[in-house]
Amino acid sequence: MLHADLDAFYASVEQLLDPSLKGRPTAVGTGVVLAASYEARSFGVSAGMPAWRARQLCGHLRFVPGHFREYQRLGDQVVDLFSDYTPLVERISIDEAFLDVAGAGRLFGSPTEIAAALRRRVREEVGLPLSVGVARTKHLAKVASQVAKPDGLVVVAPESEREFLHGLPVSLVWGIGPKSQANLARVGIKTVGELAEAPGNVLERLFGRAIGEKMASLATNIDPRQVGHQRAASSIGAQAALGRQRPTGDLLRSTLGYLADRVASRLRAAERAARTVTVRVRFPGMRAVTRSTTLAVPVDTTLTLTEIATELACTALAQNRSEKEVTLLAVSASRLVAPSLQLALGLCRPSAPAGRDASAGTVLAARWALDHSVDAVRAKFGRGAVGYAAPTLSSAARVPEAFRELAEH
DNA sequence: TCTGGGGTCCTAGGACCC
DNA sequence: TCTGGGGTCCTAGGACCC
Repeated sequence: MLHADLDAFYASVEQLLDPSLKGRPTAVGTGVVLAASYEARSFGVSAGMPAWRARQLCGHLRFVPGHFREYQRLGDQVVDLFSDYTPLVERISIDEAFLDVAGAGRLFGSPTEIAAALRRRVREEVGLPLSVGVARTKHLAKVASQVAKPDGLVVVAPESEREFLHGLPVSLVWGIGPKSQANLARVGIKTVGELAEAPGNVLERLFGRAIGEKMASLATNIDPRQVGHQRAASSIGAQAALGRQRPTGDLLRSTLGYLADRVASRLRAAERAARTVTVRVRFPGMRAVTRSTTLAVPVDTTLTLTEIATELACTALAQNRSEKEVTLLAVSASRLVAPSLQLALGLCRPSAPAGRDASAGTVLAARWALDHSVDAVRAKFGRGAVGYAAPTLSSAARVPEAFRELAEH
């Protein structure tokens, strides 16, 4: 099993596109660091950091806004190259993938030889540094590639798995983030070896049953996962950071309209409709609340989704009146099912011949027709041709569309 | 002067049903 | 009148990943 991971991907691409950045501390992003080159990391700059903080740490940091379409193109090019060696490629994100090369030995050599070939070809043909981990299982291969970074190759032989894992920090285990790391440190567990020796009931008490069991199995290296293919998404969402703003009617209308439009058009493109709609509102200080509702009639219509999202947001705000400003709004659609206009119309008019329900059905049919016209125009002339044009939204559109599209898996 | 955008999975508690 | 156990669905929150 191989895990291949492009190093500091966005930043490496920028250094490739603009050679004057090569060897220099480089960060991609505008208000926040989306990716930092290894030169920048040596100053303590890391992804997720506010830009002002990054500049504080590294005065001569070069900040670039990002070439998001190039990331997609080059990421695809690299993954295409992987499939020269095996059809069993599981892409996890734009810049990393698992490769099952168990059956490729006859043609291309041992896993270690294939890993070396991948690194050489990605460097020569694409121009990017690639780290690769080689091991018996997915989890171990992933840990190995993290250890290999930057621009390295780490092979874990089956007989030295325990030894390899033993001294590593628990944060390298997949699923152990900052909070879990802190919780484990509190009971004296810092390394994977210590985690493996911890009694099951301790982990269960700290993290609950499922996660406790998973941690134990990863630490003791029982990892049955195979390389699979992509599953269909189980939710579709969109969010917009707003800085600090008072939640006026105008702000809610424009932002939720824009977000609902993004979500609903993606639902329609995927031929899905959502039974559950969730809205998230974040306040200064990062505290966030969510409100959700599950519908009898699945929704994929922009205006209907906008109305539902607005109601949910108003509920959340009404229940948090002490908060005077919001910093983020998000709309998410889940419990996805096949869309059915017939079902929707049928449920809208059970028996009433001329009452409210019948007119609700008419409204729905009109909205359905409107959405499909909008989708058709956009398919022909592009997203900005009609509808909620991002540029008219001062706050929601601070992020380029291309970045949003890149983040959609 | 408190950090982007897009996701997954887990847990707890309540409602409801048998 | 109060009691038991189990299952499903839903809401809200949180941790984590790229």
